[in-house]
Amino acid sequence: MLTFRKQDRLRSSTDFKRVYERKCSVSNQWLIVYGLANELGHSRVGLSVSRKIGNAVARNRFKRLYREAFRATRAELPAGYDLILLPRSSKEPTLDDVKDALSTLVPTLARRLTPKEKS
RNA sequence: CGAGUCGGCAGGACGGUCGCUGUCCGCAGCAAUGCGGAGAGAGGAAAGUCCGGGCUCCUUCGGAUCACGGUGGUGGAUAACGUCCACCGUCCAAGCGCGAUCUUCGGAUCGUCGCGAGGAUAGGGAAAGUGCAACAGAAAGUAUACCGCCAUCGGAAAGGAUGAAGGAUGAAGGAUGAAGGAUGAACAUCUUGGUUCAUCCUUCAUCCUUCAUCCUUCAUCCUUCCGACGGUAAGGGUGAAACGGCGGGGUAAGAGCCCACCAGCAGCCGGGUGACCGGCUGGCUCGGCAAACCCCACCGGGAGCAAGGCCACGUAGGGAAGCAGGACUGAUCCGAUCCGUUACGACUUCCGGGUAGGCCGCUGGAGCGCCGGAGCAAUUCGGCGCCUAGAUAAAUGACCGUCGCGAGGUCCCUUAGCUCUCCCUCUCUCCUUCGCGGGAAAGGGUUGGGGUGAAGGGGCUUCGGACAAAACCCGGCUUACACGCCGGCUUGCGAA
RNA sequence: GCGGGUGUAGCUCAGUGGUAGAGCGUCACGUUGCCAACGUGAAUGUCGUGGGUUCAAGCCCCAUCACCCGCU
Repeated sequence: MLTFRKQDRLRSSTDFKRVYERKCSVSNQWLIVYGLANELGHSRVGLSVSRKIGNAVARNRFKRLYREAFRATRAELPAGYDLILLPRSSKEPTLDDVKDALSTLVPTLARRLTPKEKS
């Protein structure tokens, strides 16, 4: 199912702190993705768009794009991670740009997280 | 049809698929929640946070004075406002009128002039006080006196005028004298003649008078210069601004010193609820800035939904202070003083520590729409109908279809106009005929057809669609804004 | 949500309503064999923007824009 509900989001300050303190991120020209493994069996996503990106309309636009992209691509992504998405520039991407970014960035992030924890 | 300006309206429509957040119903579940269905889901500014309220809490909220902050024409509207409406005053002002000057008679230019569409306006008080005004200027505010103008006094020397005296020169006249000459008369006679007198003429001298010119002295007046003491504010020039303006009288020169008109002030009368307006009378004159301090009037207790309340979790139920004194403590400005009232012992405040999860507040309201009444309007009253977001790392998104709007491209249609051609008809000329008629050529009109075709309409296609998103809720203000629409005023072109 | 501040030359900042300044930097000249330093001189401003008050505004008032800071 292509859904995206409250329990699929990072919502508390402690959750955000935990992910940032793992200090593991990947990025391309559109996105920066921070990541951390969790034990829930599904992924959660947090969005952080600062005021430097633009006014409220522009920031909402970014967040909706990220949500929609995650909703569309989550079936193909590895599950069981807490992710935080940040914009790289104030230029607005298209939906396909964000989808491509997610489908390439999240697997590399997962690879970088898993072997380290095993070793 | 277009331009400018001011104001207002509006801020795409319908539908499908996949998602998100509430509400209601049903089912499952102890519950959390899940599934299905129905229905709802950003704005005119939601923005900036510049004002005003509701609501909530604060033992200090009541009253007075002070401080601080705000507001400022009048009347009304409103829960309230710094908002809105109407009106008043002031300023700007297209245009019109009036007057003056010029004129090529078309008009142009000017104005202490009048009216004035429309626009702007934080617009109480400057005779309560303090203060400010660079530069320039004599002087920048109880006016002063630089230049100038004027009176008086004194001085200087020069000039002018007048008068007097004296002198000189010249001219004219008169008088006297002398000389000479002429004429006449008388006398004398020795004389080629003489003497005397009178008159006239000429010359000279002297004196007098008059006139002219010059010189000297004196007096008076005028002009010029200097000084003193005054008068004056008309003029000069500076400035953003100079103690009413303009004209006439008046004066030594001037001045509201006097007069008319205008502006301003005061009083009275009339109109208006009022700001204010109009008229009359009076005595004659008291600048600007208060978005400088200030004065006056009015308003304001403070904090803010992270207000505030409840539940769960959790910690060291730890420490300090306070309780009838107007104390102490504390702080995002809960100001100071005085008076009054009043709560508290299971309380209040602070330090330290803990938790930062959920629920309520939380969306039905100064609400929206329609109709009718009152009012110039803002607004208000009555009736009927409607329910219209409630998120919280923060919901309204993605994809698509049909239509609509704007701009561009392209094709088609209609028509004014232009042009070509043919038919018909009219006018005129020529030929023929007795004439009717016929023929040729030119010009005009009209209908049909072909071409072109401004503007308009339609089809297809491409692109575009702003500014900006609730965060307790309302009333305003301000600012941003694509394509549009409507109205007031001014103006340009065209047509009637 | 509540409150405060700043904006002036390329940079850092002064600036009683009356001609916009200082330091550093820039440029030119001098000095030097050359450079630095030094000396002399010069240029440089929509005072964030738009209105208003005033004779006159960088300064006063209003609105607005951008940036910074504090509290909860």
